[in-house]
Amino acid sequence: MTTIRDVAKLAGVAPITVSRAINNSDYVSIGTRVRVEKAIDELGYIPNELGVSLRSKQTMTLAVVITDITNPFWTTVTRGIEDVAQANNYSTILCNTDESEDKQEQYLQMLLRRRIDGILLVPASNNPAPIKLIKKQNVPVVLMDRQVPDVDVDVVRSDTEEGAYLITTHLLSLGHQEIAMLAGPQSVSTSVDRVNGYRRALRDAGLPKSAENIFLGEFTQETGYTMAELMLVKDSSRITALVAANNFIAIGAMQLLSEKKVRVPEDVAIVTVDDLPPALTITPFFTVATQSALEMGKQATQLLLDRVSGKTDIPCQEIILPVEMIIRASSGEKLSP
Amino acid sequence: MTTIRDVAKLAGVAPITVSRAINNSDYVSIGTRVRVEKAIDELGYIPNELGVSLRSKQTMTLAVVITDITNPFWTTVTRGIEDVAQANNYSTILCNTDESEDKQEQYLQMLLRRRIDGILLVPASNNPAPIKLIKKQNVPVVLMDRQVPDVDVDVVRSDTEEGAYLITTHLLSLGHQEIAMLAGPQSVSTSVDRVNGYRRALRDAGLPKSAENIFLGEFTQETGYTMAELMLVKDSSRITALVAANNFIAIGAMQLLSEKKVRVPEDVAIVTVDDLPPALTITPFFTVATQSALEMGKQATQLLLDRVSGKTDIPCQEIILPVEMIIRASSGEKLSP
DNA sequence: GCATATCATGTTACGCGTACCATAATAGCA
DNA sequence: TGCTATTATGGTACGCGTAACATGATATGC
Repeated sequence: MTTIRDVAKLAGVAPITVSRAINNSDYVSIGTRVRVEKAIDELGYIPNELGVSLRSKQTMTLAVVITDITNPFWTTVTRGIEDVAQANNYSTILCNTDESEDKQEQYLQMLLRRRIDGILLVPASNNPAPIKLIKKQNVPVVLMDRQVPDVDVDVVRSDTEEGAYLITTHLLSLGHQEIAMLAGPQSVSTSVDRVNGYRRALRDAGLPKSAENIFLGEFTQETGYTMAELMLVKDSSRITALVAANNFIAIGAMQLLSEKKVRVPEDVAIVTVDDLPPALTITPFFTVATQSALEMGKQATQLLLDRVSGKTDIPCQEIILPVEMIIRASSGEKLSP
Repeated sequence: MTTIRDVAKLAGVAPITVSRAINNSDYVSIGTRVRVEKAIDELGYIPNELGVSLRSKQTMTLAVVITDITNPFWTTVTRGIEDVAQANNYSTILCNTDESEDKQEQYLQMLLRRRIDGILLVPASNNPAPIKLIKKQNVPVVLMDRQVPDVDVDVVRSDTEEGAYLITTHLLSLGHQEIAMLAGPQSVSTSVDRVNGYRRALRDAGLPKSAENIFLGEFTQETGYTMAELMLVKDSSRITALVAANNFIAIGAMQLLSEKKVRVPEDVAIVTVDDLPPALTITPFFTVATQSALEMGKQATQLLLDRVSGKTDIPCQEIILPVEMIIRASSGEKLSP
C-alpha cells in the first residue's frame, strides 16, 4: 500500500507538501501541485484515514445503534440519519443489537475503541449503565425513541403515549368497550408509554381499571401471534378490538386472527402504533398512529452533530415529535349499539 | 482521553507491559497484572483501535455495500454477513447506495481510505471500473447477487435466471399464453438474467419471439406501478399473467391492478422473484422464486474472509445458490381452455 | 534600499499501540 | 558450578498523516 512518503519521493517533494496539495491546506505552487497529482495518479495513492484520525482525534464517523434492522421503521430512521450525516461530511456505522443488551454492550465497546465521534442509540433496555459508560468517555450520545431513567442525556422521541391514546380513543368512539392491548417489553420506555396511553384513554372514557386487558410480549410478529392467541382464549366472547404496540405485533395478531377465521374488523378491530412503508404494503390496511421515522433520524443527528462540534454547555434536551393518526379499514365502522 | 501511557504511569510499569496484560500476548506477573487492571479500571481506559490498526495494518472491519436498505432482502443478507463476521471477530460497516453509481463511488473511496479489510459489494451497475479500483488497492472484494463484466472477481449469487424460468414456466403450465415481464434496469445483471429466464421459458414452450412483452423499469414499487399501467394500456385485452422481476415491482403492480379493479389472479396472475419475509406479510400471497438471502450473506462473507486471511492464490469463484419456487394464491388455478 | 508581507517548501515531532530487541532475574539441568 | 531455558520487564522505533515551527525566495511598500 502506497503512503504519502512514496508519493513525495516520486514527486520529488516533502510529504507535508503532498499533504498540503491534497487538502488545499496551504500554499502549493502550480508546478508542484501538478507533479504531486501525477504521482498520486501513477501510484494510485489513497490517503490512510487512520493516520489522519489518530492525529486529528476525530474519525468523522457517527455510530447508529438500532434494535431491529428488519423493521422498516428503523431503516427509515437510519436513512434520515445518513442524510444529515452525509451532508455534514460524516460517515455512519450501523449496528444492530436485536434488542439484546449483550450485543449492545459488545457494540458499544467496539465503537468506543474505534473512537467514533458520536453515538445515536436506541437503547435495548432501560439500564442506564451503558449510557453512563459512553458519557464517562466524553463521547456525545443521543437516544432515539426510548428514554432511560437515572441518566442525563439527550433524547429524540415521538409522543408515543399520545399515539396510543389517540388510537384507543378512536376505538372507544366507535363503540368498543372491551379493548385489549398487546404490548411490548416493559423494560422499554416506549412500550410502557403506549400502555399508559391506552390506560389513559380508557380512564378518560370513564371505564374502570378492570376494563384493562394488557398482554406483555416483545416487539415481534411471533409474540403478536401468541398474545392474540392468549387473548382469544382468555376473553373470546368479550373483546371486540385490540391495540397493537407496534407494526410487527399487529401483523402477528392479524395472522392468528386470520387463521382462526376471526374477521378483521368485523369481529375484532385492530389499531396499531407504527405504520408500514408504502413499498411494503399492497393496500394500507391498519389504522395507525404514525411517527415520522425520517424526522426522528434527522433531528437526532442534528442534535448529535451540535454536541460533537462542541455545544456541550447547553443542557440535555428532550425533543418530542408529534404523532398522527391515520384511520383505515382495520378499525372498522361504528358499532351498532 | 486516557492512553496506555497514562495507565502505565499509574501502575508504575512501561506501556508495553500494559499492552501485554491487556492482550495476554506475553509474560506478565500476577502482581503486575492486578496493578494494571486496577489502573485501567480507575482511569476507565479503553484502548484506541486507531493505533492498533495503524500498526497491525488491519482494521478487523468488513464493508457491506448494498443498494437498498429498505428492501428486506438486503437486510436479511446483511444479517447473514453480520453473523459470520461477528463469529470471526470482524465488525461491519453498512453502506447504502440507493442504486446510485455516484453514491457507490463515494462510499468506496471512504472505505478504502479507512483501510477496511474487505468489501462485500452489490454493484449498483455493470461498470467494472469501481471493482478494478478496489482490486488495484489489493483489497479483497466479493460481489453479491450481481455479476459485472470484464473483471475477474469472486461472486456469490442466486440462479436467478432459473428462478424466472421456473415461475414463467409455471404460468405457462397453467395455460397462460400472453405473459408480461416487468423487469428491472438493464444495467444490472440480475435483471438481465431474469428477463433471459422469462425468454427461455417462452421459447421452451414453443412460443414465438413476438409473444414476449417486456417492460423495463427499476427495482421499485413506483416503477412496478407504472409498468403495470403501461401494460394495461398496451395490451389490455390479451395479457393474462405477469412476471415481476422483484418483490417491490410485484407490490407496485399489485397496487395498480387493485386500483383498476383488475382481479388477481382471476384477471391477471402474478408471480415474482424474491419473497417478502414473514414478519412483513399477513398472509403470503405471491407465487415466488425465492433465494436464500441469509445464505448469500453467509457464503459471501466466508469467501471474503478466506481472501482476507491470505487465500489469494486460488482463482476467483462464482458461487451460484439454488432457487426454490413456492406456489401460492397469486398465480391462480389452471385456466379453462 | 530595507523592512515587511506573501508565497513555497522543508524538518521535526507527535498521536497511540506494539514489534523487535535488549536486559535481568530465577529455575532447571548436566 | 556453569550453562541454557523460562519468566518478567523495559527502551526504541515504527506505522501514516499533519501541526508547529523554521527557512528561504519573491513581491510590495515607503
